[in-house]
Amino acid sequence: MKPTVHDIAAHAGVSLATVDRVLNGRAGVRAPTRERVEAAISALGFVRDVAAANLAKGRIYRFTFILPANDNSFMIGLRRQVEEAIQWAGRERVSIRIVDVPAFDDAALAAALEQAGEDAIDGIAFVAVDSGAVRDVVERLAERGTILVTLVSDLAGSRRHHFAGIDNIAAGQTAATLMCRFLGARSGKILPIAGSLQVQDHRDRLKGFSDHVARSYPCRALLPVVEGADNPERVAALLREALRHREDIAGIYSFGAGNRGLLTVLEEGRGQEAPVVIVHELTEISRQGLLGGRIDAVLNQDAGHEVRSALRVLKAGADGAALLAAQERIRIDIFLKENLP
Amino acid sequence: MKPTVHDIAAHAGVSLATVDRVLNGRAGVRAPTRERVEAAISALGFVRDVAAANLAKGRIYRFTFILPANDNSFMIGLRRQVEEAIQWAGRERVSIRIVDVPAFDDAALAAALEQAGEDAIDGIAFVAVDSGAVRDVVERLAERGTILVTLVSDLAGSRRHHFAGIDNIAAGQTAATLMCRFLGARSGKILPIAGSLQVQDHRDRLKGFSDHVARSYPCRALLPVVEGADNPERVAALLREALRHREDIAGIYSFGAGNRGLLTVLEEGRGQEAPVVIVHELTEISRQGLLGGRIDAVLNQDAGHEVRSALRVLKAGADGAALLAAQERIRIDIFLKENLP
DNA sequence: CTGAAAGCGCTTACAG
DNA sequence: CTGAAAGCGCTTACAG
Repeated sequence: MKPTVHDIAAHAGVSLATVDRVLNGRAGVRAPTRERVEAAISALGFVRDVAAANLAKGRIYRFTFILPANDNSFMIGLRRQVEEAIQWAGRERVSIRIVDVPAFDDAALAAALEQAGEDAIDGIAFVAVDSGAVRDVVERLAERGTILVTLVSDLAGSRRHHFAGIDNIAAGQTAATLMCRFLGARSGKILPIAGSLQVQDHRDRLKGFSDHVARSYPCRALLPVVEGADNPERVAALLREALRHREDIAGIYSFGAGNRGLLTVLEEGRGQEAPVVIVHELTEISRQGLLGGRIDAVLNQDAGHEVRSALRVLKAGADGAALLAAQERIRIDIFLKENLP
Repeated sequence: MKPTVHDIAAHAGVSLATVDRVLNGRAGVRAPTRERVEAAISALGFVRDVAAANLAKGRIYRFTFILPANDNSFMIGLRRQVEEAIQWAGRERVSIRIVDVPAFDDAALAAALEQAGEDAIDGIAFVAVDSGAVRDVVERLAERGTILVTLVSDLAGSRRHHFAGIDNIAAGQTAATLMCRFLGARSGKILPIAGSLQVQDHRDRLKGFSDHVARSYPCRALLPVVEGADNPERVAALLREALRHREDIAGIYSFGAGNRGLLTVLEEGRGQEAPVVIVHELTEISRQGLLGGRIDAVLNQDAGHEVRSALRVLKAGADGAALLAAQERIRIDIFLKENLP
């Protein structure tokens, strides 16, 4: 049988309370006593039953997810994943609260972080927007021991404990390789469509893409990037405009949201050979595009994985436990029509 | 506060023991009493604390993983994942045993299943080999309530509860699309290299690949498949032979193990344009091949995901709980040099 | 058919 | 600085 606190107490000749003090590193135990207990722990190979400890403590993990009130499919999906986690969490002594903030609003995010910090909770997951105000709060909360996890969009160089998201530079490079290999010998240029270059993710994707094309496929030219503001109508307008002015668009790399607009325009067709199209995030729209053959590949980050990973990291952080880095790495999924989940 | 069994007992005017009987569906409760308890449960919105229940019961989940004693990197990795899970399992009241069987030996597998079944355990995960004997044992164990999960290789049409693995037909189709798109206008044929066509996985991959090429890229010809027996030396010999006899090999799809042999031959170079190479399973070898540019894409199933998913399914099955199908679907990963984890 | 009491492994006031 | 006792939410013999 696995040893319990009783075995340790007996072996060390002390009471349960003392074993508990040593186990939890609480003060008020004389060094020799502490050593006897520690000796017993390692002699018997004791490992504490965390479930039992949590039961006794009435421990409830309190986490807050700060999510942008953004209406694109990806963010809606992310939110749904958090909501699903809330269901599950109820049975597992973890309580999750969702706090909404306007999208891309750093002041609002800073305020929300501040507020969440007031609530004396164990940890916060949030979609980062980079600014001095946000960095200040993060610094202060980290100092106070709150576990902070960035979700989808990182705040590199800050004291957040972990980033649950993908490497967007690598994602851009991946898109570049796929695009250029799919284009093969075909001539023509590539049109990059961003959501907003104010956001780190999009900047990274563009950088990864442009650099990789320049380095590995130097003959392939890129058109100037356009910003669709994650808005289908705007994306459609920009794309129509671009296609009217240029006959030589052979590829489109859309790395923001608003792909409904993209598909609308693509479906208008124009007699010419269809461009190679690569977009980000698997949504109902991009899935349809893939199945219908208008989209050639979708790069994806799995919102479910991100949320569950963030929760594991938050919990491990709250317990002061280590975590398997390999298990928490979020993959850059490549989906073709054939390997759609 | 969340209601506990005490609240239910008080509300229904019965003792804890009776609440427990109803909660666990045990016999010996008069219908009216049972109904009072059930009313209390739904009135208070009670959900049982599984951790506390397991503590009280001293419940330990007992699972057995039956793994082929196969020395290829993928199987070694799979085994390592199970071993890692064993570490974690100790703290979570689950006990996992690994049982080895010779690879591709259905009689041995049937015997191992039989034996594991004797041990009165909760569930078994196993890499299936298809045969009547295996199907018989599976049928019998399922009948007796043992939870059975196939791992990596399925036993379709049997009474196993779940398959933790990928859709290999879809994997073959995915390889076909990537191969033909990467080849583009380049002429030449594709050489398929199997491990063994005795195994369902490999047959499925070949079928998915061949059918998809025939359907979507009808001008592209396939050479007859060769079987490398998952053995690097044999793969190397077969490939050298093929390259000597044919000058027109433009693509290689290797969907078994033994890719060390493949890389050795590719590195010999031969002045001609290098073929497009797609292989299965991300291992140290295939990673090197990808980074070195000899391999163009790796299709992968994540052994860690498969093992952890199998465990979740086994546990849920043992608890009679439902599971999120979406969360348990194993992805067909596509790795290029750029999105390598 | 139903209940009182002890116990799972750990923690927490409270005394001393 | 240390310990005896009660309790977390649930289950299990044992009595009746």
